[in-house]
Parts: sequence; C-alpha cells; structure tokens
Amino acid sequence: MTNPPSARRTTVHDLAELAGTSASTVSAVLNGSWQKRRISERLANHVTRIAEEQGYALNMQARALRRARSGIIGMILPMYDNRYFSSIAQTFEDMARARGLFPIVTCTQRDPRLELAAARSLLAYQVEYLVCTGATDPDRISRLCSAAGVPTINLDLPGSLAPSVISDNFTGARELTRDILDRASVGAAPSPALFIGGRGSDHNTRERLRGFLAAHEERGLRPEPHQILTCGYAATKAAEALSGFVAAGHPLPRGLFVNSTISLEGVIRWFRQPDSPDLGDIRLGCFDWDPFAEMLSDGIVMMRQDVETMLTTLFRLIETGKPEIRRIEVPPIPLRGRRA
Amino acid sequence: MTNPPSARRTTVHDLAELAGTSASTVSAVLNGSWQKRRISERLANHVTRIAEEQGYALNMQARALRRARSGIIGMILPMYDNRYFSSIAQTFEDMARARGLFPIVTCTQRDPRLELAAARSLLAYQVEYLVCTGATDPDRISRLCSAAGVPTINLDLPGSLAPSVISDNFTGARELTRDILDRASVGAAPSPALFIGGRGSDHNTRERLRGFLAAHEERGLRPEPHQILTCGYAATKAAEALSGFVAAGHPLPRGLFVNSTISLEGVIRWFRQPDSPDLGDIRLGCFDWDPFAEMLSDGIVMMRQDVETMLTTLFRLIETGKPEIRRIEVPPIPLRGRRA
DNA sequence: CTGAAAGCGCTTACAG
DNA sequence: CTGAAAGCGCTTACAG
Repeated sequence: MTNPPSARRTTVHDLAELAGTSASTVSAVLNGSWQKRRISERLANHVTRIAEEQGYALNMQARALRRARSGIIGMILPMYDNRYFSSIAQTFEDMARARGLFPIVTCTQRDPRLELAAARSLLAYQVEYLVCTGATDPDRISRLCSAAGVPTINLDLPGSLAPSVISDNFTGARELTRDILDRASVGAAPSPALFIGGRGSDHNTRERLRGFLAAHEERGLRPEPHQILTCGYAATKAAEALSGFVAAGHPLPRGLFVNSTISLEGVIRWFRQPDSPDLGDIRLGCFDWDPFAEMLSDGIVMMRQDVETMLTTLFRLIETGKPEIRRIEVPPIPLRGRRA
Repeated sequence: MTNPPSARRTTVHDLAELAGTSASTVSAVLNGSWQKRRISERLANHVTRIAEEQGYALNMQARALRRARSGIIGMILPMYDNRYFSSIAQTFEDMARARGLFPIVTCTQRDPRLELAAARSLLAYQVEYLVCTGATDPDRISRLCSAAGVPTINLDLPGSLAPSVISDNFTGARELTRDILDRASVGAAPSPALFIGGRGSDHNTRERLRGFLAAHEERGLRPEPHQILTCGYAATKAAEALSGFVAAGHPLPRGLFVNSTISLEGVIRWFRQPDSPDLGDIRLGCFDWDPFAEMLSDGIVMMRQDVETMLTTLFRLIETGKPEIRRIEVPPIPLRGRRA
C-alpha cells in the first residue's frame, strides 16, 4: 500500500486560485458548460490545463449531493460464479458505462435478507435505478425503492410492481423437452423424462415445468409426480435427489431435463460415481449454458439465455423514461453439444 | 419502473423536526454515538422509532463528504466470466462487507486504458482502497491512486509500488508439469510437454514457464522453443496456435500444459474437431480450475488458485494499516479429475 | 444532556 | 463574460 502523500485533494477552489478565477468558472469549464456560460476560450483552456497539471479528480460524492443525481445504477445479483450470472454482470457493466452510468453490482446469494440489505445499501449510496436480478422477493425491493423515489426493473425473475425482462421459459423448456424426448425415443419406446433442479416456488421453474409437461402432452406422455425433482439449485441437492430417486426403486428415465448448470454439475458428478449408471445412455438437456458443460456430454442441448438481448431491452426500458409495468420475454437460444 | 412518489427524501432535519430535537442529536442517535454524547435513552429511542416510521435512509454521499471517508473499497478485475475471477469477485464482496466496507467491483477486460479509466472513476467515487486484480500495468494505477492518497493492493499479478498477493506460480507450475510428464511417460519414452496459453510478457506466465522448465530439467528434458505457445489468453488463440503447431509439421507431444481455463476451452474445442487427434491420448494439466472442465477430461490435473487464502491475506494487509511493499505467494491446490 | 454553527466539495440560479 | 452566495445532507467540534 502506498502512503497518502497529499493530505487534502485538489478541489475546484484550489484550481480557481491557481487559475486566478472563481470556483464557479472552474466548475463550468470542467463540466463543458463553459460555452453556455460564454466563458472565453482562453480562460477555459487555461483552467483545463491547470486541472490536468494538478491531476485534479472530481469528487463525485459532492457533485451527486449537489445535483441530487448520482449517476449510479445498481444491480443485485444472486451470485457471480456461473456463466449465466457472470455474463449478466459483465454485459450490464459494459452497457451501463456506454450510457454514462456508473454500475454497481452486488451479490446476494438468493437470500431475501441479503437482497433487502443490499438494496438498502445501494439506496444509501443514492443509486438512480436498481435492477433486481433473480430476486426472491422483487416486489418487496420495488416497494422499498419506490418509497425513496428510485425506479426498479426486474431481470430473470419477474415481479408485479416493476417492468420485468425475463427469458421465455415456457417456450424454451418445451423446445428443450421435445428435443430430449425425441432423442430418448430413438430405438426405445417413448417414455417420460426426469425433471431436476430449481425451486417449485419460483416463477421460472414453474414456467419451465409447464413447458416440460406441454412437450410430454404433445406426445401423449405424462410424467409421474415423482419424476419432477425440484430440489433447489445447489449442485449437492441435485445429486442427493438422484440418489433418493434411485434408492426409492424408480428406474432412471432415458431423458433428463436439468434446470440450470448449477444443478447440472451435481447431476454429472452423481453419474460419475462408480456405482452410477452410464451417463452415455442418458439424453440430456439443460436450461442454461456453460461452454465446458456443452463439451462434456455428447448431444447435450443447452438453452442459452439471451443475456445480450435481455439487457439491451432492459436499458431501452430505462431510456424511454417511465414505461408501464409489463413483462417482456426473450427467447433463449438452443445450443447443441457434438452429437453422439 | 415505479414512479417517484416523494420528491424529496427524509433527512435528519425532517426527523429532528418530527422528534422535536436537533439534527445534531438525530445524527448522534443514528450513529450510535448517543451514549458518548450522553443523550437520554428516552430521546434516543424516540428518534430511532421516528426514523423507522419514516423509512429513513442515510445519504452516504453526504456522510462521506463530511467525514472525508466513503467506506468504499474498489476492485478492478479483468472479467467476471470464468471461475477464477468470478470467485474472486464473490469472495471479495463477502469479505469486504463482513469488514464493514462497501465493495465496488469493475471489469476492465485486460485493457490498460479501461483499467486506468476505471481507477479514475473509482477515485472520483472516493474509494478508500483500490485492489488491482490481474492489472496489466498495476504500477501506473498505484501512482495515480497514490497522488490521491488512496492505497492500492495488487492481486493475482504483482506490481512494484504496492503489496501484492499472488499465487505461487513457479511451484504450482512445476508440480503440475511433473504430474503431466509422469503420466505422459507411462508406456512411452519421456519427452517434453507442450505449453500453451498466456502472455509471454506477464509475470505469472513467466513464472509458470519457469516452473514448467524446471520440472523438465529435473528429468533431463528440454522443450524446444516451438513447444512454448504463449499465444495470449483468448480461447480462439489457443486453437489457432495448435493448428499452427500441427501445420508446421511438429508431432503433438503426449503432455500438454494449459495456462488458464480460458485457453483450455480453445484447446478442447480444437481436439474435438473431426480431423484432430484424440484428446484421450493426451495427458492434460491446467493452471486454473473449472468444475466442468475437471470432469471433462479423465485424469486432468487442475491447479486451483486458492482465492479464499489470497483474499484473507489481502484483507489482513489492509487491516494492519500501512504494510511495507512486498509480495506474498499463496500455493495453488492441485485437483485431479477422475483417473483414466 | 443538547443545540447552533461551520463546513465537506461541488453546482446553479442570480446578479452584475 | 464572470463571481459571490446559497445550499445539497450530513457530522463534529464547540459552547452552553
């Protein structure tokens, strides 16, 4: 760590003194509003040069306080360490900066208490907008922000008090399930697939389940309740669920719908245990994408959520001002691993 | 987006008026310093209750301005979307919050210009510390921050103007290479492995290369210069480098040292092309870890960098005040995929 | 036990 | 063309 050499940082007043002018003028020059104020170009250049020489850095806190606008856009996010959420964070940052906003992303581990605490923190830092990604209780956060006059937008999981940009989970899941069932029925009698991962209580899982069932119904198939394992998102939960399924004496279906790469990790680990069946006999589909997972299982189909389009849509909502509360669904993109 | 219902947010003055007291007292109560000021417990409770009723949210910008302390710790990070960096971001956030700091992480895509711009932005928002992760020119950033009196710490890549916490790249790479060479020489004459990925100009790649060569030397082996492919980190670069290597007529070695999971992605894609050799014949080692990659290749060894220890060390440096400039190396942890 | 006042660094009407 | 003044919301010596 380098030591503080200058106790106090350079301010507009320091620059004003050095330039033989006033703080008002310095501020106007530095903000580019000097033309509007009809400040002479000579003085403007002079001030600019001095600011550079002094390595002047604007104090955004002070500006924000005065302007009552921080220029900050906040995002709460369940976690960074899977490809879906990390690409959301990365794309969000890029797009925010491209629009002159300063992005602050905060991880909340799918914990409602942390989500609320993070939202409070971001409000204290005067965010101008808050994006709630995969929030367990987005409406609670919308209410909190609304009381502070801060607009919110939901991403990934919808809410009822703010516009929501989410994947088209129903259509995506139906398409994915069709593919799984078709592959599983090659050289075998058609039979229901297994659904694993996610929370039965969350909107996306419910919609994907609906798509899963719709694809079955098209083929005159009907999964039993025990073939729906909404065991949560954690990898270990998925592995445990599979063990329980087999321990209960159920035969493993040929088709497997995995609801997120997080669950997929647990599923594949389970199949790699010495006494597990061969993964090669299973027709796999996964809602969400990961480049290594895609290469891991021949013929796996992964529904890549279209993060780019989702975030472009989100920023369009922000830019258009105060849009009505509605839900926009963005189709995910199917990607297929090398066929077996 | 929900509409701003209240134009102005509640301030300490509003609370003071409602509580029939002064802003000074409200501030003291809300800060928990009311005992020191010997404010009556009755009044303290009264103020607290009113603040809650009004849903009062502190304006951190104003506090930071007055206190000349923001409570913010910044981090610049090359990217989110691989497991090493995303776990750094996640662990950093958790640890910062646990220490009462507000973390702001910013992606800079290994671009020196973006790194500098991000550092400037974070300085404008008055960060108290800046962590430079994998920065291409950490000293430049240290100088910039030093001028503003902000201490920096380097993570992942070292610099000379601030303490640096990095992986023990030499030892880790030597160990990884030993393993690759040992596996490659089973049932075959010992021969040098191929090194692929990374930048020849960065410290970590140089150190890993040194470990790679040391392990060879122990066995009396000596890789040819054309067997060192420091082609950059991008996945496509690694694939191109392999194509070039083969096109030049070089036989593919049995052992392969891949310098990062990003490069590994390209390497595996290349091996999966129809006319490529069989990956099963290759003994693979990778510096960095990814759970799916670990499961992808039987017997692959992955050096997982010890993010937890690195960040614990980093925060210890911050907490001890102004430590001398030095380099701390944290050993990575070898993880082995299921043996072939 | 408590309040009035000053000031953090900026910006913005306002007045010349 | 430019400057003095006020004020954003907070905290902190200081004075009672």
